[in-house]
Amino acid sequence: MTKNNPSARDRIVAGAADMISRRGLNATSIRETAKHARAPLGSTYHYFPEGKQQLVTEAVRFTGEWTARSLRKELQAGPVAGLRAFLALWRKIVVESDFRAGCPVLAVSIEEPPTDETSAALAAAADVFTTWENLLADSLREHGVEPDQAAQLATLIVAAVEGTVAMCRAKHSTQPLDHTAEQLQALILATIKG
Amino acid sequence: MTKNNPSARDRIVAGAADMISRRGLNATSIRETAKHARAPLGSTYHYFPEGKQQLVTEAVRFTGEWTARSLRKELQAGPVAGLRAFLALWRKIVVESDFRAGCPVLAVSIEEPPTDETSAALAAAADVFTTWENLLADSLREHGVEPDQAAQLATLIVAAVEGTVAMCRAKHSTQPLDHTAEQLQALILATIKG
DNA sequence: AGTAGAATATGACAATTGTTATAGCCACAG
DNA sequence: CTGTGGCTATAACAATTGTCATATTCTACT
Repeated sequence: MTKNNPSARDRIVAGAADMISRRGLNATSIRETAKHARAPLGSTYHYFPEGKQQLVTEAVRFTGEWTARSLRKELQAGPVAGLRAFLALWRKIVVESDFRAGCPVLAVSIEEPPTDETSAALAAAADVFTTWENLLADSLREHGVEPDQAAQLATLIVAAVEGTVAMCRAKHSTQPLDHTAEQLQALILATIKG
Repeated sequence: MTKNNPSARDRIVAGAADMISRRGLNATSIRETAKHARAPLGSTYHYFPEGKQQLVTEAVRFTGEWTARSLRKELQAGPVAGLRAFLALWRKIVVESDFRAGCPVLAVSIEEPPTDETSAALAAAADVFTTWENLLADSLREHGVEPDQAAQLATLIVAAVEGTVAMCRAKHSTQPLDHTAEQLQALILATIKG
């Protein structure tokens, strides 16, 4: 069998995503992710033979898919509902971690890989952002927004939410999220009706 | 004399800001910042007796003030001009670094300090964000925007730009910046006139 | 029961980290 | 000339890093 106990591997990935979202990419060590997932260090290199790069890449994809699932589901009730779910998702992470956790995809995006090679993790982060943008853009188009407008607005939403989460962490306050929520919601409504 | 050669100290701070903006907080070592600034390691601890925490805090403040100066100047020509300058500033950094550098303030915001103590660097990052927001909000108010609206929109602008810069790095493309620029500019114009 | 292969345990490797200590240099004051 | 103090050089420290190698346990199928 290739995977006897899938939950062990998954626990490592989810734990890595959580740790990256708190301490950043480089401060997240394989040893601590293993400890955090109650898995032995030896197992980590068994599950992820390509090492940290592979683990990080999977952690990014994991977060991306987990978020995309929620977004896809809530967008069925329209773009504003999708936005609200997106915001609520990150607000929950920020608040429940006492402003210590954020988005691991963002964290991976802003830490240059030590080597000059193109990083698989960075490419995964780009894919995740694009996926989120496309989900939002498609929903906007379904509600009558011009294709170009929809793509632009979708980018703005993703970027603003990511930036806002980081600002909340720095300020130890959810006020930035409140501000951004209000502005984005009004903007979506205006764009749909316009 | 307290400072014989001020440029040495300043070079270390500016270099630290640059390195943090590329590799993140934890991957930026004192040794390498010293090397990057052509300053000896011993000098770094001479100039920054409180160690890395102090150096990082000053790097954040340095970036904050440097950006605020540009913002303050360009905002004299109105909020849209200010936005354009703000975007151009970060676009330059992203493009000229070949998508390897971003905003050090954001980087510091998303890396939890190892200790549980409240980090001086994180507080500095919060201050910088607030400063930028206030500059934008004041300009919006001067152009007839309601105070609450102005604060909300200012938060959105800062958050969106920070998030967009990170997305550009992941995607190795300036398209996110183009999208965000278009949307934010239209939003400011609509808000002023509305 | 026996055995292949997955999973774990353990230890080592060179490299790098923040920080401190100690000694030396060099300019300028008296 | 003497020496005071800002700056530099160098070495060392314990801790941690990613990674690899090896040995051992466990699991599942024949």
